[in-house]
Amino acid sequence: MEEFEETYHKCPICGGTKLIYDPTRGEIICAECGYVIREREIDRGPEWRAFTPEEREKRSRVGAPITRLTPDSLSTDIDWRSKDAAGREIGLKKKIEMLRLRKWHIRARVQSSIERNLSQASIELERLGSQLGLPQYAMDRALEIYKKALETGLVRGRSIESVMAAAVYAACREKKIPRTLDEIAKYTRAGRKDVARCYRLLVRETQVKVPLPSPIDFAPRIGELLKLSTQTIKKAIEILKKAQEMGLTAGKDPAGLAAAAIYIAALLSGEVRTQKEVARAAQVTEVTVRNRYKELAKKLKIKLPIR
DNA sequence: AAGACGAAAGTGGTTGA
DNA sequence: TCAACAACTTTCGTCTT
Repeated sequence: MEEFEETYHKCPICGGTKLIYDPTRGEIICAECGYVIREREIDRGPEWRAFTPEEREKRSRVGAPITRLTPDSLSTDIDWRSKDAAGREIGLKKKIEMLRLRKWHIRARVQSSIERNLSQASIELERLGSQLGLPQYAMDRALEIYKKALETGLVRGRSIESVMAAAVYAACREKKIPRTLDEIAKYTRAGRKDVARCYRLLVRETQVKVPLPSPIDFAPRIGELLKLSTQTIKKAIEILKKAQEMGLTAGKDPAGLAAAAIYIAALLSGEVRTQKEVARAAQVTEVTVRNRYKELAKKLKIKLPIR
C-alpha cells in the first residue's frame, strides 16, 4: 500500500517534484511537463491511497462521525451540539445539516433506523468516493443528496448501495465531475441498471437539479488521457461549441462527441492519435468515434489533412 | 502489420400506446 | 406492460498506408 505514496513524489517523466492536485478531475499532474501522474481510470484497483498530503488531510476531515471506525456510535454522537467531540466549533454547513436532520428526527420518531441507515450509507459513500477518487466537496454533496432521498422515503425497499451510488452520480453531474454511470456502477454491488433506476427516481422525486451533460465537460479529460496539448484540447472544445450551436449534439452520447472532436483537433494540429486510442480514452468504440467525426467534419465543413 | 472504413446484426434504454 | 425506435456496440471483411 505505502509504496504508492512513495512513487508519486516525483514525476516519472521529467523528474519534477512539483505535483499539482486537480480536485475537479481527481488527478495529480506534474507542474513542469503536465504529465498526468495519477488519473481515474476504469481499471483502478484499491490503491486509492496514493493521494497528495493535502488530499489525505482533506479526506481525514470527513471526521469521526462518518468513518468506518465508528459506525455504531454514530447515532448518539453526531448531532445537535455545535461542537465536535473535542469541543471545537463545527462548520456552519454541517450545523445546518444537523439541525435539519434533527428536526426530521423529532417529527418522524424513527431515529434509530434513520441513523443506522445513514451510518451504513456513509460507509458506502466513503468507499465509493475513495475508489472513484472524488474530491471532498463532491462527497459532501452526495451525502446531502442521499439524505434528501432518505427524507423522501426513496430508500425504502431499495438497497442503500444503489441509492448511494445514484446520489454520487447525481453529485458528480451537478459538480461537473466527469464520471460515467458505468464507472460508478462498476464499484457497486448493485447492477448498473439498479443504479440508473434509482438515479432517475432521485432526480424526479427530490429537487436535485442536474445540468445536462455537455460533451465539452468530457473533452479535457479525454485530451489529458491522450497527453494532448492544451491548444488541441481548446480546439476540440471550439468544435464542440460550434456543433452545439448547430444542434448536432442532441441525443448523442456526449463522450462519443467529445472523442470525435478530440480526434479531429488532434489531426488538425498534427498530434495524431488513432481512432482506437481516442475511443479507449473516451470509453466508447472506434465505430462511434468514426461515425461522430465523419458527421462533425461534414456538417461543420472541416477540411481534414490528407495523410 | 496496423489503421481506417463501412455494413450488418445485436444490445440496452427511451417513448408512446 | 409491450412494441417500436434511435443510438451505440460488436464483429467482420475490405481497402489504405
